[in-house]
Amino acid sequence: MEELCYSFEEGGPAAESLLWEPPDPGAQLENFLLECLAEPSWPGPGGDDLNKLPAPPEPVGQPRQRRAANLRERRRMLGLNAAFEALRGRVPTFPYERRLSKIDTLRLATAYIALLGDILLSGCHPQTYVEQCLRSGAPGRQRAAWNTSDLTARLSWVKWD
DNA sequence: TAGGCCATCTGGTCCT
DNA sequence: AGGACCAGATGGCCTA
Repeated sequence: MEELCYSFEEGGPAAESLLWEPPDPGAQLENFLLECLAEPSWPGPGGDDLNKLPAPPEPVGQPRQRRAANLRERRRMLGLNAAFEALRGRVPTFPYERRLSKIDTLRLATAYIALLGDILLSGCHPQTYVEQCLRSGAPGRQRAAWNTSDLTARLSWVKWD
């Protein structure tokens, strides 16, 4: 698990270096499809800057079906990444936080969904419920499924209204 | 420099 | 047959 707790005190990482600007998944997909129609240069695999992901040049002699399958696979993965971006935008994060990895996004989302379910069942105001749980634990439970340090650390930054 | 994360390629499997 | 999905392999980038 990636380091999830960041120090915002003096001496910690600069806030600008932690600030993550979410890309626009729709624009990425559109750019990708436009690039596929053009004949771009290919920087090679690796890296996570999706803006540098034009279609690769077609290797001489590579079967047409294999090229088409590669293209479909890249397009599919772009769709998958767009879904991850959307999910990242829905889970609670610190004001200045690195971009969540895919695995952290899934774990955090799982815990967050469990929390929201508990809040619905409780009928309480979300903030009241969370504060009570953080003080004395979830009512009637040993330990709520969502009560992980990853999520609870971020809950203090959630605006419930 | 090692480890984490990620994009891409590739071959296999399943479905329409 | 062709497309969607999946998992393994590979290599690049970044950070501690």
